Amino acid sequence: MKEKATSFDIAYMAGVSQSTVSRALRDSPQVNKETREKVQAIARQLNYKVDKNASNLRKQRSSTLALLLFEDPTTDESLINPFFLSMLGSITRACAKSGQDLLVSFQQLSDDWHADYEDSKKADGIILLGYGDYVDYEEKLAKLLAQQTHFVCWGADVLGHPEFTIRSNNWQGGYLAGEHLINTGHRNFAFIGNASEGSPEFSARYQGFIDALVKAGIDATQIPHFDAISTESAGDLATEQLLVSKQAVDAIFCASDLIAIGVIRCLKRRGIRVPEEIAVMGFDDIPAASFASPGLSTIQQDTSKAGELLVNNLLKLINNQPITDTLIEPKLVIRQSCGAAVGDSDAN
Amino acid sequence: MKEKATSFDIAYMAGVSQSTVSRALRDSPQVNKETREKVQAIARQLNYKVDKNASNLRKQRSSTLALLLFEDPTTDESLINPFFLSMLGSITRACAKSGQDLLVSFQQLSDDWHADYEDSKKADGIILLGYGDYVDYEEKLAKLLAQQTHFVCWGADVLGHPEFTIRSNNWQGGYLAGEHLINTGHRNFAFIGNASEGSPEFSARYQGFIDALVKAGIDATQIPHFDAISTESAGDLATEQLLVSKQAVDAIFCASDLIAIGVIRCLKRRGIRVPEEIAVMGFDDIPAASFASPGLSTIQQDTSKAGELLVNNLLKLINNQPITDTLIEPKLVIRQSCGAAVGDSDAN
DNA sequence: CTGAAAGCGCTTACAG
DNA sequence: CTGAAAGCGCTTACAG
Repeated sequence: MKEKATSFDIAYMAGVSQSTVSRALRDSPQVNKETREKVQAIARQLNYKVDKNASNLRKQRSSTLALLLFEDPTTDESLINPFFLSMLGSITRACAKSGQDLLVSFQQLSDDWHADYEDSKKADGIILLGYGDYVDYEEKLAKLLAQQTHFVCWGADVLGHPEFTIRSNNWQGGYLAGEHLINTGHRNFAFIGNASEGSPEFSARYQGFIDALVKAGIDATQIPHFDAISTESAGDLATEQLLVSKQAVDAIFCASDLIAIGVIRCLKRRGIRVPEEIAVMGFDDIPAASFASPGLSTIQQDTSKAGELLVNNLLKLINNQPITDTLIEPKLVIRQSCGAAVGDSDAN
Repeated sequence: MKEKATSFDIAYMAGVSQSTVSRALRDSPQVNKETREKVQAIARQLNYKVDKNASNLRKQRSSTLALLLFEDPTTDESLINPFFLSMLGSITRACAKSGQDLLVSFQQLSDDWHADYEDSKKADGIILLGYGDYVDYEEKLAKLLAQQTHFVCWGADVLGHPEFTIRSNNWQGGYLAGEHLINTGHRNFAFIGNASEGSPEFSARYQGFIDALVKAGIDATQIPHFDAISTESAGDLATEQLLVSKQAVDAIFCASDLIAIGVIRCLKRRGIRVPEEIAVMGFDDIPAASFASPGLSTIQQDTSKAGELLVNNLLKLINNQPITDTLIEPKLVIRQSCGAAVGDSDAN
């Protein structure tokens, strides 16, 4: 029993041809019920499993999706952004649900990954996940496009192919954040996070935020803005800069929860009370947001839906089906870091 | 250029046989340098990639490892234990380093996963990761054993095959925790976490802890002990029970960080100051441990080393090499949740 | 409903 | 150093 059984072994035992075994195992309706059951029984008994390599080779299909996670090279080697970790979880679940296997790989932006997975037939398509400066991506995405690789990505713009991108309605999220900060009685705002063109997601959050302020009649031309990549320490550092600048601020909207946690840490260290003196609002709703003290009010991105959309849309791409749904609506999550609402209402 | 090139296309273009192409592409030394370079140049130009399905089928090797993550069915669907998430990260990295692909899958303990990945030739071996009640595993592990599947697992005992398991020295970790709690001036201890035989890891931590107390001359027969699975809410609940029991306690050792975070939350809600009135010690050193307030002192498990060991040992198993190294030494991480050390020393 | 045959794209003895 | 050939274990027209 050391040797694995093949479909020929089963055919021999069942007294049928190997092609019939193959059909029976795939529940083909053109196989006699009796024959099918006999074959399947023997297969079970022999603990037979179809050789994926052989069947993939023959079918020219792998039923496998590849997930490429880009790490911001600036962050700590060992830490993965918790938001992506949670995406990973939902993608894995979505794959299982659609009968796909999932190949996972981390990549530095510098790696030469383009066109590896699908070209080597290891996967039928690729899911790209990554924060950071999207400008660096463009070249790689263009190559994938040129090679007609099937792929979808989170957040990043694919020129000429908006349907390849799945993302949260970041503008809407920023808007909700602005509203909440206003509803909790704040008037002097700051924004922490990169809002350059290299960070389209953060920019959209910023814009939504500003638009909410403007809508409320606040002069948004003077909002202090400090850059930070999505890490605790960047948020901490940016807050130091903000404090040094001596601007009157009673509320900070952060482009991500990780930044917000760093902001809170800095504020606490400086003896500034959150939310009494300065309110802090995050974005993402990572698990740590609820562990933070005070609990971080934030904008939740529905990672579970995101994972499903990523997987399902990629599958549609592979099967030449049209893609329609690519936007995910964010949700306001109110905890303690922005203080009590004065006439606030939960979105949705 | 829609059709993918095969080794025959390259052979034709290079004016050599297909076998020579195959050899040249794998840097075989028996191929003339000139020929090899010509072939490789053409392959690059055509963006050729070896078809993994074909080569795996022929070689009967997939260069792929499968990671099976068991979820405790009792915990929230959408959340994965952050400790395992960090393991996932280091395993992925270790795989990349050894040129292996990684197939990731979540499993409920109830799923019928045994023998799927290797039998279907999708992976050469399996890495099992999971907390929870190991008694439930036994049957499955026995089956894997019977089918001669290559596998390693984290923490769980494999009867008769200790070399299949990689784990932290949990006893040592518990001992370090006990020492630290004593060194920070505490005398009345409690333990929160399952320490039954179904949780060998937690049990070992508990035992190390008790041994440290005994060593310090403390009567450890009366240590209150409350069960909790590894979640925040279980820790919170167990703390309520502890408080209701009215036992005099000034330090709680928790079997995991997640439990500890729940304990701290409960204590805070009850107006009990940490660490002034009750010190709290965790185990794992998940990212949230440093986000907690106060910062959680804990026992760090070296996930990066764990991931490497898991991957490397599995590879050894696959290649019939002996396995020697399976234990990982834990490390004390001092933050604020146990108060100031009076003559404490960092382990290692 | 079933079988014989071709072929997916490689790797690797075997022969030269 | 190179080539012709076999074969890994399937799936799927094709024929009956």
